[in-house]
Amino acid sequence: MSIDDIIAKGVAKAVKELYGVDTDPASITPQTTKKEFEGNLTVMVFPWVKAARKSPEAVGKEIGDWLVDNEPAVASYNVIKGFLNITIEPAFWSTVLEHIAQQKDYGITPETPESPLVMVEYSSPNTNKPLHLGHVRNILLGNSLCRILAACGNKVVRTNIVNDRGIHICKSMLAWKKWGDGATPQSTGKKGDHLIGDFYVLFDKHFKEEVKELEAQGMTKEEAEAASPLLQEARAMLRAWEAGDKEVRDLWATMNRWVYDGFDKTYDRMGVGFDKIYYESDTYLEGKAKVLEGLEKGLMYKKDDGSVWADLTEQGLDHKLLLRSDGTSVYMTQDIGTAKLRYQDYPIDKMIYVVGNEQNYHFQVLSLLLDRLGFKWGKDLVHFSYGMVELPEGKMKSREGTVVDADDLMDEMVNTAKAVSSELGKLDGCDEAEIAEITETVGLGALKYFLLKVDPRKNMTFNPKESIDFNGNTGPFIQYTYARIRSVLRKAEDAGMEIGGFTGVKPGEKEITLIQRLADFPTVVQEAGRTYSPALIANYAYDLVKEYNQFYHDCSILKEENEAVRSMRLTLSAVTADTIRTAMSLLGIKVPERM
RNA sequence: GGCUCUGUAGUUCAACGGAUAGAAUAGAAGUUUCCUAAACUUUAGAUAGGGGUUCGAUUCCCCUCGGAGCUACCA
Repeated sequence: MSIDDIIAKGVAKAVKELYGVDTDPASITPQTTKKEFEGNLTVMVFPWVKAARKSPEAVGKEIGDWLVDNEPAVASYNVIKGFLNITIEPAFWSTVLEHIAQQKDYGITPETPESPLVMVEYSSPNTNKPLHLGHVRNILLGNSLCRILAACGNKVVRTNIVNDRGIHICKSMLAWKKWGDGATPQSTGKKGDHLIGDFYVLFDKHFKEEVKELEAQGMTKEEAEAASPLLQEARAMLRAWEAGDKEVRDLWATMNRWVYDGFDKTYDRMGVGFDKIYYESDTYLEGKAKVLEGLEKGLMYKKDDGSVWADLTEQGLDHKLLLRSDGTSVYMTQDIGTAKLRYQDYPIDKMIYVVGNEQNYHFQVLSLLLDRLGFKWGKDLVHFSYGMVELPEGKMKSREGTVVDADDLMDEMVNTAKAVSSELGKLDGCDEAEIAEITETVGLGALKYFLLKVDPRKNMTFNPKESIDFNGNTGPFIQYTYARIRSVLRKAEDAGMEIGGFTGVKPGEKEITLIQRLADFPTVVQEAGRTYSPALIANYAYDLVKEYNQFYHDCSILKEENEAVRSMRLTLSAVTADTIRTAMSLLGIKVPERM
């Protein structure tokens, strides 16, 4: 039982005995006492002031007295306004620390057979261009979310829906056929996704030229775009694809394979993966079937032109198209189909979609439709909606070439990490392999932490040039602290110093603040799991590191002469290092043993 | 127009309705007697504006102003 629980229960009991009021201990959440005040934990007494018919100060005093008399962990207290500041018996904290040190996976709740199964969809790329900065935020959030949910005792299935069909793929295919000269990733040395992306750009370039020429012949822009032979050809290709034309399908399969190989490299480097990948080419027909089924049951309706719609006006929304008049499916239909397949494959209790906030409306509609179609998790599906990543110059626009490519970005981060590290002499004495490992860890750590520490819902600004900072609330700073602690522990081990076995030792003020912070960790993980917030973990890790740095600066660890005290400080260091590592792993960030 | 999100130091981010709104960074001034100075200490600076709800509001409600997104037989 945590110290928070002990105090909450104690206060609830005190209130019951003193004022006869029943209070749920869970509703009492003691907070860490602010630095300016004396004490470790603070409870607000305002809720009971009315029942007690006394001033907040008097109520605080009565509860405080009761705790000192009846709760052994409470040493003393003080009351300021309505705030009851409780000081815990110092020796109690060393017990807490030992308890933490003994736990193998501190803060992690293991899954049980009864754990709910949560499916998380993230990444969800198109196959016509490489991943960019926007995807990076999506992927990092999704990956971290999966790790946090798993740490909270859920069964997690990581999934990805690949948009592998449609006019955009045909554009790349057509460009490749016309101007590709049989280029392959092997022959060009390019990553497959970049190669295909280049052809997509090439198509657009020729298409624009064509439109310009037609405009010069007197057409309006709209007319020219519609009349463009290139676009006509691409559309014809899409029709051939839908008809199952072998040549088109083969080319499509080959080129998509290249793209997937490219994506896989990017995913690997980011340290993310999936348990199950769905492809829209497999799901869009399922969605159509499901919609027609709904039509039969009278859940949807058909217009005279043959298009199928859902009436959502009762839920305060609009009418939503589900099948076009030519019978083909739209985005929404495909998501319904994907949901159907997923439900067949897994006993899903909860579904989380990590998708940008521009699709808020889409998921509102999807939730209603899935519910109407009988998916038990449809109503409670979570759209984990995140804001856009903007550049200092403004929004990323693929047409204006201001898109930040994911692979380039990672390279740039790692290179910067290398430049800064070697300038500081951090890489002296390392061999090539060590340098590569450290700079990769630090560069990616900087990127990941930067994107994850921000509240996901908010739009954020990302400056690629200035984003690698090695000071302050950054990944490298946390990694550095971890590496330094490991270094201390290695020294201690070499000197044969004892870690653990200090029960009853009274920790000082700095130690207590740090222990208290560590004791918070499981609560923070649970909270992050409930609110789906990697940012919570990130900011916790930073606070912990800051706390440790202050502690570390104020005391001698290795030179401490009292063995029991030294042992406690070493244990504290070891536990802090472990907790940092766990927290960072929840964010999908590696920590280096030395840097 | 309608719907949704958002507005906090120069900048990037925090703050279950709680104490004097926290950090970081940029600025100013300092610290090498144990391990790595990528650290530590001190200092200055912000809730867009106006109402309301209450013991108490950055937080909840209303209005104004600013930013973003959605409002496709695109995905």
